[in-house]
Amino acid sequence: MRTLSPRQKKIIDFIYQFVVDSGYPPTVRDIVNGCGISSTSVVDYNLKILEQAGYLRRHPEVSRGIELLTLSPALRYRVQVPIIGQIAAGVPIPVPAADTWDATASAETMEVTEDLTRGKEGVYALKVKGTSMIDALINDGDIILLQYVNRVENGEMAAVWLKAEKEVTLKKVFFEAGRVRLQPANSQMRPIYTTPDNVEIQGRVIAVIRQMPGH
Amino acid sequence: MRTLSPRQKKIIDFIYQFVVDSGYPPTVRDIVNGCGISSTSVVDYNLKILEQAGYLRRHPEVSRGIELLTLSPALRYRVQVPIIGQIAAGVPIPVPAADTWDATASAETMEVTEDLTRGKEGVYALKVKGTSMIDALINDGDIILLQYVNRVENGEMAAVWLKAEKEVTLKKVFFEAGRVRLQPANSQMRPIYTTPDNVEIQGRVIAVIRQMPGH
DNA sequence: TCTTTGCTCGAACATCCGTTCTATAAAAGA
DNA sequence: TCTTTTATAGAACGGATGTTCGAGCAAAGA
Repeated sequence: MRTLSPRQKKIIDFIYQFVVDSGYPPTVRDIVNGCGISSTSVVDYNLKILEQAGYLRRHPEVSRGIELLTLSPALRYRVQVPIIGQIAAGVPIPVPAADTWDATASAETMEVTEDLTRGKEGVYALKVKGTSMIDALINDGDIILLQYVNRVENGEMAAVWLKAEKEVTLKKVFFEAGRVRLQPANSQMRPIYTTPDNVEIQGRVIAVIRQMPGH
Repeated sequence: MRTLSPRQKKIIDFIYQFVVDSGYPPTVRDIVNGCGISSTSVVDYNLKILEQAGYLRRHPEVSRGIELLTLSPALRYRVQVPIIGQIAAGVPIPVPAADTWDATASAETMEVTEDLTRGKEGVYALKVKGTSMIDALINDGDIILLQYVNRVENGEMAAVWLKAEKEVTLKKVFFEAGRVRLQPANSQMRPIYTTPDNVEIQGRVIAVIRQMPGH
């Protein structure tokens, strides 16, 4: 794929700004005026290229039928994240059941903007019970956004089940030679070392949300 | 104001669904077909009522110029919070200037759902710089949502400027007889006591958002 | 040099679409 | 009963709008 011409970049920027300002997409002639182009056919020509390149979708014969696919976070839709349970020190975190994936089916949901989940699949939320995760700078009542994965990259924050200790903990995980280093988010605290077969990754921590009580 | 007729409810629901599905608003004739109405003038008639009632905004002479103001829960209640600066230990937090209130004017904004701000006015965000607020379970890089107030209720978490120490700190504030108790969020840590004239409330902490670095 | 390709321009066409006008009818008020 | 209000319906006007066509032009390739 070729790189976009300045004119095409300008068209995309204009469409985005127009949608934000107006609440509906521009017409071809709006783009003509907004981008200083002298003919509608030029816009049509470039829109076809942009559609081909995957930047937008056009709906034929439909006025203002331009759908921006690469929207800025400000316009992306929000995500309903199901709060499927709690997370505490001595209990494995609940495994998301198939029916709780549908946010509407879950008892409680949390609504977040998509720039938090960054479009990830399989994101769910847990409510923190107790103060056992203070070393991860996570307090009682905080809400943790997790992605359901079994493996994480080095340095990522994960919900880790320690089999021997029968304990779940939130740490940055580093797989090192023959051992696993679990590093608290609080840099003032010491890491924990354990064996690879003692750790079970239960999810990747996407975000932490702490809401202060009451008005 | 009268209650909406079933037909008007249906029109609003249809417009919402149409926007979600298509990415652009419907035409009057789309509504005619989608709601089983037999004339465009009926739609126009009801749209005028709905605009009068504040449910939507119409842009005259503009095709698909319907802007839904009271969107369904999935699209409603989204707030752009301006990120007006940073918060660090030794620096007073920046005072929101008049021109930064407008989220679009601010350099950087953060989008949150309204259940976080709970409809509060004057909410802005600060990015935490440094690890000086670890005792408040707040880490470097976290984002703090603050409400611009000069006074807080007992027990509320606030951004406090300690004049003598020339330091800003985040603590639960308790006004007691002749003194002020500043209680860290981390219940394992000891409170700080100071005099009332040494504290300056700079804002009420609404929420803390921590986003894990990238994927 | 001739051809091809990428891009732009102006004009025109057929349809789309917001708006308005008139008419009808049921319900409410006087 | 007569009038007003509310709601719906059909039709038409005129401008808006997506699309297409023919043409020009500069750069690249053969």
